[in-house]
Amino acid sequence: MEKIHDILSDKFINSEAEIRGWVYRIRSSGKITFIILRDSSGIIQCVASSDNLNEDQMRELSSMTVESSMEVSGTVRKDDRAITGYELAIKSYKIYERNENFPITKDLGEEFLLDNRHLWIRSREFTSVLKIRSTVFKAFADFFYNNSYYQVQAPMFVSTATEGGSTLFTVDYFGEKVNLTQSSQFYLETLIYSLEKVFTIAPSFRAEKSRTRRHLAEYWHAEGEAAWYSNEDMMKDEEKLIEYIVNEVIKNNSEDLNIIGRDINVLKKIRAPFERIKYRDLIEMANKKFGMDLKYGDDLGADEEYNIMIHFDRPIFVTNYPEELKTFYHKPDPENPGEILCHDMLAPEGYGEVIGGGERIYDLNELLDRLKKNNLNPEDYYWYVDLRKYGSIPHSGFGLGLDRLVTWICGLKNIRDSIPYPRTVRRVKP
RNA sequence: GCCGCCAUAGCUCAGUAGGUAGAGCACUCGGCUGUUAACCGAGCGGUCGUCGGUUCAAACCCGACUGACGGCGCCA
Repeated sequence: MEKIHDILSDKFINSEAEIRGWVYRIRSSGKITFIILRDSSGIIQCVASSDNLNEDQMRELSSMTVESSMEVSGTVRKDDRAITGYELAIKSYKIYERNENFPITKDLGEEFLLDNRHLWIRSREFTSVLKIRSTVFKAFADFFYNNSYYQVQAPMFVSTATEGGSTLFTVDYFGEKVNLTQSSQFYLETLIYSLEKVFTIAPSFRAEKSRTRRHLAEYWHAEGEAAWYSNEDMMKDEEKLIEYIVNEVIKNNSEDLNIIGRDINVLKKIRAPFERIKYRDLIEMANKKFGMDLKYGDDLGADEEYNIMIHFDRPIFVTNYPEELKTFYHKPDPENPGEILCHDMLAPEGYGEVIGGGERIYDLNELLDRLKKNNLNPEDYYWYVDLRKYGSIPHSGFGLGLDRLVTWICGLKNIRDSIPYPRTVRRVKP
């Protein structure tokens, strides 16, 4: 049994091959039938003609339907008329299941495709996105393993918020109300005291009723935390990480990039280091060079990020946000009062934020002070506060939206198309 | 939560100044030995999202609701 991709080669010409998969396209003109068969590796045209097959077999093959499953064996030959350059002359075959009719045809509506997601993921384009996604997840983990980080796992049921606000899903936990995690950061911070450098890949849940092309209610959150790291140290790892992931995709998925129409040359420009721009300098740049109208203290919304990042062809780091724009645990910058040691990584081509990170406060009183200012009860965060009492050290971390990263790398219009089963405000099926 | 847009055949969409609905694809049958989302002929296929209102008459006008998509805010 061969994989289709393997027999698309001059080495296989005139040799016998046996493949199995699903009918991708079928065309018949009576005495000759073309069945394009697909498996996970690719597609190939299979030809049924009366040279090799009897009348009954010809009739049976000509009435096959899209997505029916079958096994085919025959001789491989080169033919420019075949969609992938080679074809297989069918000598024998076995049908596993002949479909009545496959619901998805050439006309594709958004709602219909979302309702039939379980079938749509078979499409050639989606298959390629899923392969790229697989590379991204593997490359993320590999990069950190190669850089002395340990992989850890944090709980999904939690009792404290990380960010504050009403963005948490509440679930019944043996009669007690608890939340689904929106970030594993605090747990990662506890783990650096034994492992020093840790990372995790886990879902995060946000109950925000966001209706945009870059939000999911359940998304894959890749987070890292490193002892003794400054904000700058963290950015250095992150830019190398992104460069590594993009390189792995270029190396392993060039055919997939081609199938989804993503220009590989755009990705080849993604080389570390990435430019670091202080928030206040970015505001000035946006106003002077890009004709925008921003004030110091404005948060960068989706429009702003788009209008800025459309001018860049590689990611940038935005650092030194004003204190009031970010959450309580960020460490203030001693050299720039009112600003914090943090960074957002914005992806180019208008994609915007994919990473948020920075240095954490490690002084006990400073943390208690910031909790108070944000109207948070230190008792709820007792275990997080404890870290500042027992061998506290400088450290930094980050959170990366893997689905956003895949969306950008694949050049997709909507984050929904980066994940097999997107969970959004209005959709939990299929 | 706010704003916008949409809902007609299994799918994608037309549709008339308000007068009882149409195409392409899919499917079924027939034709064709090199097709490329094949082509040609025929057939099958609809309480025009739901409820209510205006009218002699509503898919079309009005209202509410439901569902879907997009944008903002929030964030990754």
